[in-house]
Order: sequence, then structure tokens, then C-alpha cells
Amino acid sequence: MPNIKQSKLDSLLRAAEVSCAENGARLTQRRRQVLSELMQSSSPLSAYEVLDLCNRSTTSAMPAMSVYRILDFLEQPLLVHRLSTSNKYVSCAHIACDHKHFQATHFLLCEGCSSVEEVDATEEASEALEQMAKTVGFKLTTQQFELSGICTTCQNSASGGV
Amino acid sequence: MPNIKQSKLDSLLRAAEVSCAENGARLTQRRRQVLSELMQSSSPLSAYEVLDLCNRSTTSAMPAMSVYRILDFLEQPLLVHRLSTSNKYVSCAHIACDHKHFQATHFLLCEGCSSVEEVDATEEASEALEQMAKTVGFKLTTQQFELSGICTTCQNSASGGV
DNA sequence: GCAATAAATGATATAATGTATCATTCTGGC
DNA sequence: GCCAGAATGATACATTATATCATTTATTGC
Repeated sequence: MPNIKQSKLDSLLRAAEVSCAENGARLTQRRRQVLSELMQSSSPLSAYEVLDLCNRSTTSAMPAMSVYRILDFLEQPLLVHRLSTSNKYVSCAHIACDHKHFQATHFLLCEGCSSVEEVDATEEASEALEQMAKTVGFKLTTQQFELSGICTTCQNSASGGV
Repeated sequence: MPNIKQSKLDSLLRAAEVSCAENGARLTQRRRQVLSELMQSSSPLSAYEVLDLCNRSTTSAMPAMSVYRILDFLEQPLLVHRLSTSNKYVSCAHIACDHKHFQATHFLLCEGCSSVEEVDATEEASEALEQMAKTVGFKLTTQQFELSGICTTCQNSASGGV
């Protein structure tokens, strides 16, 4: 189910390459392959799902180890995000644009179609949560939430998506 | 590291028993054992950690399967909560009191000592998050967050706990 | 260009986690 | 006591993740 055009994919990968270069890292063939699969997926993928997709589209089999290593690597320059509630991965929504991850990033997970929407934390939300933590003396260090819900598309289609 | 008194533990377990009875369920020996380990732990435990603790304190070995089943069971009457970011479990903070889970429940995880604080969502936080989702057309269905931070105790001890 | 070095990947084994399935035991109602 | 359903035991296995060392690929200094 390729949900993006080839041209779009290419430009995303080029942007990712640049992003890596800026950090003194390289977007190797394997890394590009992993990232590409995530970019083409309409929903988060587990490490082994990525592995299967990679091995389907290539002759040389990739070991599971490599996928884990590569996913770890891709997290650093924020090319992919890891969803901790499901142990799955999504490619960052801001690879091609000049968006910076200043705010905390939240993820809206659609229960209908499994799609993911990446959004910046609003000032209000961050503050409200900080305040909440403060009432019991907690000082927050990180914020990344994964909120379950129903996306617009699935709300409109009574069936609930697919 | 038993962080609660025996008398406290007993009264908690009694309350859990009542809670089960009200739901037409039973707090069997095994379930009580699992719940008891969680109650005595100062930090969340994985299924296998619970298993090890149970098998350390008893002669008859419990199979892993049972632990998973029992944890699933204990989630229903909200005697334990499952932390999805870490796949661990904590006993509910409100077993003995008459607190109802009307609001969403959030968990504050201390990075210093791994302790967990269970708090009710504030009106402001819930609203701010709902609003945030709304801007991209999402309708939230569930809310349960696991926020990382530093607890009061660890803030005061420069070392950072332990 | 080429050796030396470091980075990345391959390959294998194994640990850790979670589930499926069927047998057995326990429990409460009759 | 007997029976139906709930709970647990036991075994096997699927899935997920990591450790370790060998090999290949890139980079740097010469």
C-alpha cells in the first residue's frame, strides 16, 4: 500500500541524506532502505515488520540485528520516532521541511486505520501537564505522548476505516 | 525492599478482596500473591519480574502463563495498572480508599528512583490535550500518560536517588 | 593510490518476552 | 457427591531483542 509518490519519496530521502551529512553521519544503503520502508508505510511498523519489508524488496537478506541498529541510528537525527506504547516506529513528519523539534512531540494514533499524526505540543497542554506534575512535587523532564483516538477520515466513514 | 508495613499490606489485600467480590470475581491465592508482590514493590514490575518474585517466595513454581493471565485479570477491576511505555505493572494507588477512576489516570515516573506516582488528570490538562487533537481533526478516545520526571525526594538528594 | 583505522554490516547464537493449547484441579450450586 | 464453569498447570512455541565476533565498507593520512 504505497501511500506516497515516488517523487515525494525521493525528495524525502534526499532531505534525510542532507540531514545526516549535517550531523557528520551517513545515510547508507541499508539505512536508506529502512527509512524508505517507514516513509512508505501508512502506519507504524515494528522492527520485524521493517525487516520483512526490506527482505521482500531485496535479494540479500538483512539480519534482525541490523534493523535494530539502524532504527537506533535513525532516531538520533530524528528521522524516525519510536512509539513506546507499541514498540513501533514511524518516520518523522518533518524531514523535508525546516521544522525544528523545539516543542515536545505528540502522536495521535487512529484506532480505525492505525495512521499516525505527529503534532507539536501546545503551550497550554505542556503547561497544564507541568502544573499537574507540580502538585505532587514532580519536575518533568520529557514529554512525548501517544494519544489514541479516531482520525477525521475514520470519523466520517461510519465503518471505521481500514 | 519492602516499602510497606505488613498491616498496611493486609488491609490493602482485604480491600482488593472486597473489590473483587463486588464484581463477582474471586481474589484467589495466586492472584493475591501476584497483587501482593506488586503492592510491596516500590517500582513497576515486568511480568517476569513478578514471576521471579512469586517463585522466590513459594515452593510451587508458577508458570509464566499464569502471571500474564493474572495480570490481565487484575487490570479489569483496576487493582493494577499497566504502564504501556515500559510494559510493566503497578498496583493501583486507590485500592483501599473510595476513589473512583472518573478522570483519566496519569503516571509520573521518577527517573531517579523508578518510583511511580498515580495522579488524576486535571480538567485543564485533559481539555488542552483534547483541543490539541482537535486541531488536526482527531477525537480522543483514551487518555493515559506516562510522564518522566524527577520526584521530590530525588530532587532533594543531589545524587539522584537510589 | 594504498595501507591503517574506524564505521557499518553480516552472521550466529541466545536471552527475554509473550501466546496457544490442552490437561488438570478447584469451586460453588444442585 | 456430582456437575459445569472457572482457574491454574504444563508444555510447546512464536515473537522480540540483544550479545558477540567476523567481515566488509568507507575514511584518513601518507
